[in-house]
Amino acid sequence: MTDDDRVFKALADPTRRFLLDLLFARDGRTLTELESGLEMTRFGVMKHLRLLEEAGLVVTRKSGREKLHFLNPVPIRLIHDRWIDKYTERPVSALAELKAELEDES
Amino acid sequence: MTDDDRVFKALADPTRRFLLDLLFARDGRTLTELESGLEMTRFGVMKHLRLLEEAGLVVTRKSGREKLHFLNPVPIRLIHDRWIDKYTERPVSALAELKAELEDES
DNA sequence: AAGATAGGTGACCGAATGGTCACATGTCCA
DNA sequence: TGGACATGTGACCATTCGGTCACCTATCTT
Repeated sequence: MTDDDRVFKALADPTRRFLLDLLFARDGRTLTELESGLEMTRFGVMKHLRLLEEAGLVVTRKSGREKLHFLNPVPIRLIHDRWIDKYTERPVSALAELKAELEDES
Repeated sequence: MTDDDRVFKALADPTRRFLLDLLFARDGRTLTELESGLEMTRFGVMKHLRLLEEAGLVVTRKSGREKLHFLNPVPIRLIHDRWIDKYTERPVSALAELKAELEDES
């Protein structure tokens, strides 16, 4: 399993993306705290967090009996860089904004 | 199945990412042409291209009996925007470049 | 018209994935 | 010290996914 394979596989599940959303909103949460926002057992959440950590999308730090989780955005940026040319970045970004606005209105 | 779910699922497979790489290098290829670069039957490649198209990562145009495939980078940009804050974008980008350089050297 | 070429459909099978549970370890606090 | 709390492990099962095949339609060329 290559490095980027782990990243893309990790992002393929909606629960794991939601976990990233939670951490994007506020970092440094524990497993129990993250679990409370999901309709799933602790074990399911743990498995998801492990995959995110192995992919490098989440980094952790232990503090006593707690494990704190932090979002690491670098792999996301690398995805972007893989298929978006530096020279065409500006127009693509404009299109992305347009699409986001249209969806907000509807 | 939501829109972004389709995108992330589509990106989860290495063959599909390689197809995007091929189209990023040069657009407008046919199924047969894309198939020739892969060790897989035409049917496998067809399935992958269909998922990429349903995700909006690839757009197509028919020309006679041929179907031409083009890369659409907009969904990629939206992934980026989801977890990378506009205000912290610059430092993250710098880190991403550093990581890419380090991997080139090793 | 007829063969060759490009693409398409539905069924099928082995492998990987998402989720749960019984059970276990380490840490905090009364 | 003992119980409550936070996290961890391995086995297990249903579902999804990647890939192939038999068979089919549409277009081009001579």
